[in-house]
Amino acid sequence: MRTVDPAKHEARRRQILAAATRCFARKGFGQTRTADICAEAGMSSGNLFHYFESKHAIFAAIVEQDGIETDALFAELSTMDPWAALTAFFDLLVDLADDEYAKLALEISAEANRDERIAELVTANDRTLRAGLAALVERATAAGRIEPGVDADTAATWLTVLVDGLFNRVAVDPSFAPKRERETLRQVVARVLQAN
Amino acid sequence: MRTVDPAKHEARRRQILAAATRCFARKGFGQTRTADICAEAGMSSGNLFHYFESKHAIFAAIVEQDGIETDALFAELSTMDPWAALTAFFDLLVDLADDEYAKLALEISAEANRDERIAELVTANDRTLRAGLAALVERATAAGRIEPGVDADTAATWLTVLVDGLFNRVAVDPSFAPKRERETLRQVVARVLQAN
Amino acid sequence: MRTVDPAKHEARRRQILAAATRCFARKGFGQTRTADICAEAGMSSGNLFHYFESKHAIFAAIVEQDGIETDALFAELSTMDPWAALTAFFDLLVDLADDEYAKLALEISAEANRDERIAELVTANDRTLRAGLAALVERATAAGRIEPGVDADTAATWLTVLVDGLFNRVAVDPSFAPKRERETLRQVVARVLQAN
Amino acid sequence: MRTVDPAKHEARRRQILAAATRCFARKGFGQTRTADICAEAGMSSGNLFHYFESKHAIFAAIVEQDGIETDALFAELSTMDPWAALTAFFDLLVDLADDEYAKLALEISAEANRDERIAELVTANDRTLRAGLAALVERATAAGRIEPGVDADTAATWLTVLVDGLFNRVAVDPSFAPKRERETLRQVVARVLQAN
DNA sequence: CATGAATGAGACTTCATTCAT
DNA sequence: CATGAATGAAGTCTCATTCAT
Repeated sequence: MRTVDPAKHEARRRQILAAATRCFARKGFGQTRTADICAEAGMSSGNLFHYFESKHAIFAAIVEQDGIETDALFAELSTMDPWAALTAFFDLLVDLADDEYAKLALEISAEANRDERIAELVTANDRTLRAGLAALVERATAAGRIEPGVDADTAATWLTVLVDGLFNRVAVDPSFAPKRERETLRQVVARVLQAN
Repeated sequence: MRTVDPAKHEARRRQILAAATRCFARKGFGQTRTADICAEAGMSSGNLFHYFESKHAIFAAIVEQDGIETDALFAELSTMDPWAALTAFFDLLVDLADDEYAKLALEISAEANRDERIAELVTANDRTLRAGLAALVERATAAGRIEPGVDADTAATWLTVLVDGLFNRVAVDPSFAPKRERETLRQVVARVLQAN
Repeated sequence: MRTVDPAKHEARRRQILAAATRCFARKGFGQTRTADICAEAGMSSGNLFHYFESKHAIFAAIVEQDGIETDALFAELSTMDPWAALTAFFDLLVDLADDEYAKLALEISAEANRDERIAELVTANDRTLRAGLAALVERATAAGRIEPGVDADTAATWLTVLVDGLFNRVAVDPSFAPKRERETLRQVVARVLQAN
Repeated sequence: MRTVDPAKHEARRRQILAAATRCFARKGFGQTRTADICAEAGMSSGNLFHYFESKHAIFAAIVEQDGIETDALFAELSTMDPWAALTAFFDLLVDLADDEYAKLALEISAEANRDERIAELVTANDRTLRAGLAALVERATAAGRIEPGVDADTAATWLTVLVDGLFNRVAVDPSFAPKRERETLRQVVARVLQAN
């Protein structure tokens, strides 16, 4: 009576998404062929299109997944002390900012230029991120831990400039090792927000 | 006779480069068709390839040109008071950071992932930029205008994080108006470098 | 499940090769469009390149096939009486030397001038042919059926001059009917080898 | 009053023809670009088309020139003792049969397959050659020097098989050195014609 | 005469997607 | 579900030829 299929189906989708993520990070959206994804996922092309209706849909699903994870992250951070949460956020960033993730982030930004649907998802993700950061900034300001000197939204925006810039740097400059820069990043954030 | 006229030849190349820059900024490298560039430059495809041997070569020439302009900029800035130069640099950035330039910058970073030759040019440009900023930071520190608290190279690297992040923001977030943020950026830079 | 069917794959390749052979014989390598081959094979261009990676590869496969057939032929001839085998060889040549085959042979020789890979295959085929003929000449000499007066390799080489020349004649001179010349060819061969 | 132009014009044409001959021999008709011929002739493309109306016309002129030289050769040979003339003819062949000439001959034959105008010229040249050889064979037979055993036209045809085959061999087999084979060729001819 | 910029048709090949098995 | 053969539109680039200077 119970069909096991839905679970298997979902597993297959995740498998494809994981494979595609690696491919897109390595070669970008345009340069990745569906055949590459098939090979990476160990699957025929006919089967791939059984699970996703197009290459764009795969990319969109990855961006969507990214948004879901951002949501989850801020749900968690919102329960913490605001300054500790901000520190934890940038710490996590350093941990995430390996070559693959950074290059993928770059690809996502670039692809948003060309594909309206991707642009919408990216904008939504971006709003989530800024809203989450703004909330933390507001609470930290109220708690007297920081004195950004500008409204919370503006401060959050400038924090995202650091986020974007960090990923860009990792993607572009192979000599830049984010983990070695962890302390400096903390200091930069502290200075920008005038933390006490 | 001797009707070669290298000036005309150079003018044509610049015309193509300008047209291609617009196209690449609008649609990215991969989505830009050589036919698009031809149309934008008002030129047949055969003639386009008379001046550049491939689409990649056109893109590479644009990146190269960008490096040349960066060189020229820092040559000029190096004659100025270091703090004034830093302020002028970020001011110029704000002026440059329109949609087209920002999107092109994104495309260049993304393309560097896929094309070794582009990656080399981008790395070279990046080195120029960081070296230029490091020199300014060093002189400003010596003059007592700033107290970065880290060595000049590290400080310069974090300034490039701001640069990259700024362009990314412009490209990704249509509600972000760099000219309105000019003052905030000055403040962020001042804080990061602990300017007096 | 396991629906791969290598036999069908091989059949398709042969179908393409047969179609391409007709095209190349008719118009030469350079003048044959891949679209011509597709049309002749009743197949889309996309599918054609599913079986061969380039037009050159198709041509190379034809030349390779020719070598395999030469091998098989001499494997058979080597079991026969040497003089009977030589006679049979030139008889077979006359049967093969129709317009299509002769023109294809010409195209293959010409293409070997331009494509290193083709040149290697042609050289290999040529060596097979000369070695096969030399073996027959040697055995026929030992059996006292012929007195070439030169060593077997030289004699074999001059027999290939006749082979090449015959094909060339068919290709170039529409009034030359090889089947009508069968007897003369036998006589020429007999005289060149001084058959008893 | 006297215009020097016609001579100069003719010299230019010869210069182009010589350059084109080298190019066609090296790369074949299809693979030779007009730009190659221009470079080899030290001339702009505009100028090239001032002297020949098309690439085909250049090739045709080369083939035509070949025919003129064949005519001249047989005009000379016809004044000699017929057997001496036949010997001289094949001797000359050996001298001519270097790589360039042989490959060009191959290209001419191949191109005749595709271009009706070339085919006509080749056929005409071929007729000249066979007629010239047939006349020599006839005279040599009448003089009792040879006993071909077939009519003069047939004998001439088989001599052209040797001619074509020889060129083919030179073009295809780099180890075949025609000058080393001079004596063997004489013997082959003598045997085919049953010379006394 | 000479130059080389300009044209544009068309070639080969790629690749996302569909479909028969 | 799974396979991989099949499709065909579209892209980059080539090259013989023309033309303005």
